[in-house]
Amino acid sequence: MNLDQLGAHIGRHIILEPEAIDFLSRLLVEKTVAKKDFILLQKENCRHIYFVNSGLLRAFHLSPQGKDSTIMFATQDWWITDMHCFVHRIPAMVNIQAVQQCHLLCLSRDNLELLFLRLPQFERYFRLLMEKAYSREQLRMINNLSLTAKERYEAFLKKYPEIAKHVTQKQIASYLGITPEFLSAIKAEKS
Amino acid sequence: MNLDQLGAHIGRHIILEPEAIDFLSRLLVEKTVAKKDFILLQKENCRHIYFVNSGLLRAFHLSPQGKDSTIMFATQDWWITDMHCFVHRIPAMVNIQAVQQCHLLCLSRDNLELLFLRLPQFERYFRLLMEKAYSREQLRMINNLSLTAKERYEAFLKKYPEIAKHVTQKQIASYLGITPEFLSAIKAEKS
DNA sequence: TGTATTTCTTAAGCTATCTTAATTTTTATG
DNA sequence: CATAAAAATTAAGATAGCTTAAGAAATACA
Repeated sequence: MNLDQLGAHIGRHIILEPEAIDFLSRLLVEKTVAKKDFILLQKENCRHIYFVNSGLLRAFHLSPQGKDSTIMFATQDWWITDMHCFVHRIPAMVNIQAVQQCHLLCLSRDNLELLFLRLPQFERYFRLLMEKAYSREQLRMINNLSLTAKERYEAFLKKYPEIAKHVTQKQIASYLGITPEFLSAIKAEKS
Repeated sequence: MNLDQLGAHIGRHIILEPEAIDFLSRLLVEKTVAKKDFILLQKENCRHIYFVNSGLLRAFHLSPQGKDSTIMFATQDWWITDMHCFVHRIPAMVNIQAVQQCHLLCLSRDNLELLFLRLPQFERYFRLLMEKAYSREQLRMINNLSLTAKERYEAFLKKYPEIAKHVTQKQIASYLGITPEFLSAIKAEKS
């Protein structure tokens, strides 16, 4: 199992003894998923959280009317799950699909709890992750409430230039909360 | 200092020895704020996080064009700050204002770090809080992207009936991302 | 490499939501 | 209690963003 990425990521947040990585490695399952594969489907029980070693995934909600809303993209060094469902143990509200082939490390909720019990310093690591995730969402909410579609598009390109390169405009539009046709119109405008 | 509320809240998340509460109490500052008082202003340095003993606050962003966007309301047992600024040590993006008179417990970033060093079980408490905050924001984002204004309004009333009773429609509209006039029109519609 | 599929673009007409402004109702304050 | 200030309502006209549909471009895959 390749823990270089994850080990380095954790090491950027907490001090890590080699035995800790060793214990952690026994709780993880390596997983390769092909482009377009799903690692979570709406209404399923969401029991896992995934660390992205490489590749790119998209989490999106499909409304009863079939509207596609992108909740997040996850690329190298991100953790991804349906956090609301993972935490509250309710059926998933989002689908998570590979945009490209991905190498993932998969951690079950039970194993995460074992990790916290055995190595409490991981509480700090996940606290820091959750703080960042929360503050990122808060910032996104401010943008969504206060900016026009065009401004949100420009902010997205600036914040996630690498992701923008690898996803379709349809997917970007779905992240911004607009239709792909309207995004196309925005791009066509003279700035 | 009245720690009943906070003590009970923490106790619902982690096991708490009396000495822990005692140590914590020395890191907190009690604060009473009158209706309309601000505990944070946009562009200020955001050094504190507040626990709400009683009362109700509103965090909102003012755009350069003067558009008011409500980021969150906080009532009894909530923690509130500008998490993005608090975490990233950048100037605040939101104002936090008392909607009613509030009794708060104020914790500085430095004291929070002391708390984590001295009583690492608080890492778990804050991890759980941040998980919930993140998943709440994720759910709000799904709603904002996939629902109409009317549906968002109904979801808000259902999720936060007590808050809805105590804030103005202007403030609810600002939370929903619509104008007060349009909220008024929505309410006037025959359901 | 050719064909099917998906994505992107363009454009016309439509709808949700906004803006402005005037009026009424509610709330705050001297 | 009276008056001022803020909030809520209503309505008309404006616009951002949507829908539909068709063609062009890019991508996937046989």
